[in-house]
Parts: sequence; structure tokens; C-alpha cells
Amino acid sequence: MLSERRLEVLRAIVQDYVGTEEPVGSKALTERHKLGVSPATVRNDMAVLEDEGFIAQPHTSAGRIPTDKGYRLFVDRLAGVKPLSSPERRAIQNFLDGAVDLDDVVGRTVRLLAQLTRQVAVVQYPSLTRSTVRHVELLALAPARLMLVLITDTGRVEQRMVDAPAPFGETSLADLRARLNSRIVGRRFADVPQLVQDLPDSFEQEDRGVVSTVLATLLETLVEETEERLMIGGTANITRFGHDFPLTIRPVLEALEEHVVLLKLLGEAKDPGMTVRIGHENAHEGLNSTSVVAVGYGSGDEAVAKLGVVGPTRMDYPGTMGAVRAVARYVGQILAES
Amino acid sequence: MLSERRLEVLRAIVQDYVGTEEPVGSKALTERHKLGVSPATVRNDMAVLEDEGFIAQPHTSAGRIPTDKGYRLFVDRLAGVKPLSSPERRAIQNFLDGAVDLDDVVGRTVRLLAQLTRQVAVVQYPSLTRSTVRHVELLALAPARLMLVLITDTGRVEQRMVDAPAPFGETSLADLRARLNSRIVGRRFADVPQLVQDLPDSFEQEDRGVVSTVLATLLETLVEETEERLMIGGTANITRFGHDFPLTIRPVLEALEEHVVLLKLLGEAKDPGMTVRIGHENAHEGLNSTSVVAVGYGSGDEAVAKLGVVGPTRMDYPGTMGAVRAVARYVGQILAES
DNA sequence: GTTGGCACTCGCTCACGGGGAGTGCCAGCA
DNA sequence: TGCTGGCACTCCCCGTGAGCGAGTGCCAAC
Repeated sequence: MLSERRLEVLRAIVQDYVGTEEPVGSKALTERHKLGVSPATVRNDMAVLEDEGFIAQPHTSAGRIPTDKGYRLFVDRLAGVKPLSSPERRAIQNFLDGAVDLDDVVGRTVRLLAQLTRQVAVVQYPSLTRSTVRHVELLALAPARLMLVLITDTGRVEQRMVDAPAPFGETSLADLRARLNSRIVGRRFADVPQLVQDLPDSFEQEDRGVVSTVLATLLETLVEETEERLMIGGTANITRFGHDFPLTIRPVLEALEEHVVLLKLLGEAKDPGMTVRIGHENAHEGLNSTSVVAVGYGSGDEAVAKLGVVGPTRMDYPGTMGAVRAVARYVGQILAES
Repeated sequence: MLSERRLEVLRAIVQDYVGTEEPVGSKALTERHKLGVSPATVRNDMAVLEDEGFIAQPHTSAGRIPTDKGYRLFVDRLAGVKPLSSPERRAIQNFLDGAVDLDDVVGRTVRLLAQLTRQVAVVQYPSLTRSTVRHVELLALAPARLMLVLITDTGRVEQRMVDAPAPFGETSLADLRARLNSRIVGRRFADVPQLVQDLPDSFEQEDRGVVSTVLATLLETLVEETEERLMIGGTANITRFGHDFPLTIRPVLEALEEHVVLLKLLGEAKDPGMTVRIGHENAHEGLNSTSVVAVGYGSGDEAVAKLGVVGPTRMDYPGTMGAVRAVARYVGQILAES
């Protein structure tokens, strides 16, 4: 459909526009790229590309800029993923290696991504639903007031207060703690409800109420925490998003504040590889003039969460994708080690 | 020095400028405020106020705008703290009452503050150093791998992995857990080091190494976590900071990303009441065109952390101060209850 | 299918020129 | 002494219009 050269022209337009942030004309194109044809020919190609909807003119008699569809084609067929340089790789590893706990890992990751891509970075905390239980702890803070602490294999810790309906002896507590752990440690969160279903029955009549309450809280924690958490960094980079940015910056900042929206956005990135959502492909209106590059990361083979960046549609896709992928890999390694 | 009327003129200028965001002239002033004098008189007063450095003209033959010094005088002598309306108070209480844990309390507080003031809200997590220990838990994840969980009276939970130099029996672990708790529960973090100093000596020779390691980690946690955490919200409101905002927005966003800077900023607010830092009074350059209103909050009589907002110097000081104070009080209550 | 030529479009910049809000100053008045 | 009305002056703001230049579309020729 589109000849090789026309694709080449599109690629050149995208590259130049990303670099200069200004509409690119036929003459400038032939000067900066070795297309081997004259500006007139390029103009013809441009006319075709415009008819097909890959590029557009902001105003008559101006140069062309890529449309969302144009970027899409660029990402799908014209651009590879640019691997990072080895100094960059080393820097990533060094930076992430210093992390002391999960919060720190996520915090460092988000800063790293923001710095590498010069865009807004978003990192989701390792998801509970896909994690497994490392340990459950029950503490008696008062006779009828317990604290439930849940530790995941990704190092995440969740705690909940439990107001028991009746006092609960230390031996019963130890008993429950032991049985609970023996049943669910090493299991996936999704399987927990079934595994603890009949647990109250195995307790003395008088303790069943408390056991049930504890289990209810445990299950509640699992469900509630499916609402994942995430961390954002590099917000200052939105000032780089475009010259008309007073108009676009506001909705973007608002979207970034709504973590629910971002989580949905990341969640939609189902592709096992990297997902790139360009401009209007993003469901959320505020992000209609931004692109989102996201990828899953995990401690093992399976992704436990997502991370990515939000940037202007006119971003350096190969470079951004390279950085996102590299960071995801290293974070996965770090999590697997800890 | 400055007559009553001149102060009144300054107050009127501040109020009008905050409202309109435009330089205010003598004629407009007399029309909108009952000063009881003619524009000419106001002009004379304005000339004096300008000589004293309280107001300035952006350009010759334009109206006046308050200087940082002008706002300072306004805040110190001319403005009260505007109490919130009772519906507002009720809304705050309802909103905060729904919080389930500390993260949630802080999260809700930050959103609330941002919404009430339409500015950027900053809430520091209750500080560990001024908190007391509610409970310490030790879990054996593996024979020589322990997890230390520290729970504060403000509901904060910190966890650390401890790689023990030798395996540690369950009875020894229970023993250490019990002794540790009996010594430090209810005590202030600052006192903990002294309280556990001789603890290893009371253990069998073979366990001392492990005990020491655990204690070292515990103390480390206390020290490390003196680096406080904080949460920020309402960043989208910076778009309201001014019409020339492309220039000022960048450094502000950058400053907001540097939590260390913000913590220092809040830390400087030593005043037992509310602290207002106006424009250049802020040490950090990026915040030279913003004002910071901060106040301590706490579960008891004593402040355990700070919260506040960052906004344009041309903010509604009485309203902002009212909102900040009210929110701080309610958060204190919530923390005291939990 | 490609190329050079050419007329045309249109955004951008800058200079020009009211209009208007606001000022400073001054003389007069209580 | 302090307040007031009057008045000339200063500039910002905004709309207008001309010139420039990058870029386009079309066409005839190769």
C-alpha cells in the first residue's frame, strides 16, 4: 500500500518533529535525510500520507506533523526499541541495588525512569492478587484488639486492626497464627479464600467468633488491596510536553492525581511485551495528547505489576521504550533477589 | 508610623489583588471599599506605602500590587484567621472519619487540604522520633532470617529484614519478643536505645549474636526513619498560581518533588501556632514566588508532624490559614482516637 | 514516476496608533 | 496640615496592516 519510500518519509517526519517540535516541510526533509529524491517528490508522498491520515498540517501552507495514527505506524513498523548504552545499564543497576525495602525500590525506580526518559514515570506496587503469602502475623495489642500483618513474597506489608468480638487467649492466638500460616504460606492470594474457608470449624465454640472476624478482615484486606497503589515521579517534566502547554498541562496533572485512572491505564496494557498507547488511544480525556508506554515487571516469569511513563505524543519512542524495558528488567531482578 | 487609614488601604489592595489578580488602582479602590476618602488621597497613601516597600508598580502608570513585605504586614497585623463554616467543618470530619489506616488518613488529609484551599497540599507522616512504641514483632521467615515489625502509637508500621548470624530457636525468639516489648512498649523512640542497651547480656551466650543483630536493626530503623516521609496532593492546582506561570511552574514542581526540601521547609515552621512563609522568605529558590502555610498537628498536646499548603503569594491568607488550622485539628483528633 | 518552476497561502513579526486606566503634581479649600 | 478635584502625562494593551518567508499544490517537461 505505502511504498517503502513513503514509509521512509514518515519516519523522517516523525524523527524531525520529535527533535524540533516544529512542523517539518519537504525541503528541510530532503536536506536532513538522504532520501535520494527531490522536495517535489517528497511533497507528493506527503500528500498521500496526509490522505491516509498519517500526517496533518496545523495550518494551510505549514509543514506537516504526525497524527496519532502516524505515530502508531511509526511505533508498529518503523521503529525498533533502542537498547540502552552499557554505562546507562550499569547506572541503573547501581542505582537500584542500593534499595533497602520495597518502598525504596519503587521510589528509586520511579526516579530512575523519570530521569532516563525525562518524562513522568509511573510505577505500580507489586500486586497482591498475583503475589503469594510469605507470612501472616497476629498480634494482640489488647485483649480484644488484634493486629493482622500480612507479608507478601514481594516484600509488601499490609496491616489491619481487628476488633475482636470477645477476648482471645494467647494460646488460641498462637494456634490460629500457626494454622493460618501452615495453610496459606506460599499460596497465591487468589487461592486464600478457599483455603481458609473451614478454619473456624476446627476451633472451640467460644473462639469461632474471633476466628471468623480475623478471617473476614484478612479476606477484606485481599479484596481492598486489589485497589493497587502506585508511585509517580518526574512531574516537573510535564513542562516539557509542549509549547502550548498551559492548555494541556492541567488535565494531565489532574489525571496523574487520580491514581485509579492511572491504574486502569496500566491495567489495560495487557500485551505481554510493551504496550504503547498514543494520544486518543488513551481512554482518559486528560491524556488525549499524551502517550503512555507501559510494561509488566515481575520477580519471576510472570508480571506482578506494571510500570511506565507518560509523555507527549511527540516523544522519542525507541529511546523511551528502551528505557522502560530495561528498568522493568532490572526491577524484576531486584525483586527476585530480595 | 503608618496611619490607620494607610493600613486600611494596604488591606484593601491585598484583598482586591488576591481577588482579581490584577494591579489595583486608586479609583477602583475607592469604588470597592468604603474608605471615606477620595482617590487622590488614596494615591498619596499609596505613594507612602510604596516608599516603605509594601507595594510596588509592575510598570509606571499601572496599579499597585503588594510586595512580599506587604503580604507580611497583612498577615501579621491586618488579617485574622477565617474560621470555616460549619458545613465545611462537618464535611472535614465526615471525610476524615472514613479512614481505615494511617496511609488512608494521610491520603485523605492531603486531598482534603488541596480541595479546601485549591492549592498544593503537603502532609508529613507522623514522625517516629516523637512517637512511642505500640508493639514490636519478630517473625521467623526462615531459621536465620527474621522480620522485624515496629508499630507506633500513630499507627505507622515499619518492617525490616534481619539476616541473623546464626539460627535462632522459636523459644528464644518468643523470649526476645517478650522482653523487648516489656521494655519499650509505651516508650518514646528517642529513649529506646538506652532501654535495650544491656539486653544481649541477659541471653545465653549462643544467642547473643542474634539478639545484637536484631537490636542493631531496630536502632537503625529508628535512625533511618527520622528521614520523614510525606505526601503531596493537588498538584494540578499549580496551574492556578499565576498567568505568567510557565516561568514559575517548573521550579515549583521540581521543589515539590524534592521531599527533602519540603521536609526542611516544614521543619523550619517552629512557631507553635501557624507559620506563614511568604515569597522570598522561603529558603528554596524554586519557591520564591510562593507562600507556604504550615502548622503542626498531633495526637496529643504535642505536635508529631506538620502539614500545610504551598500556594501563590497572592493567596487568600485568612481562608487558607483557617482551612489549614481546621484540618490539622481534625487530623489530630483522628489520630488520638485510633 | 520524478523533477524544477511558479504562483499562492498564510502564519509570524513588527511597527503604528488610538484608547484607557492610572499616576504624579498642583492649587485650592477646610 | 491634610484632603480634594483637576489635569497633563505615561505606558500598557489591543487591533490593524504590511512585509517576509517557509511551505504548499499544480503543471509541464523529462
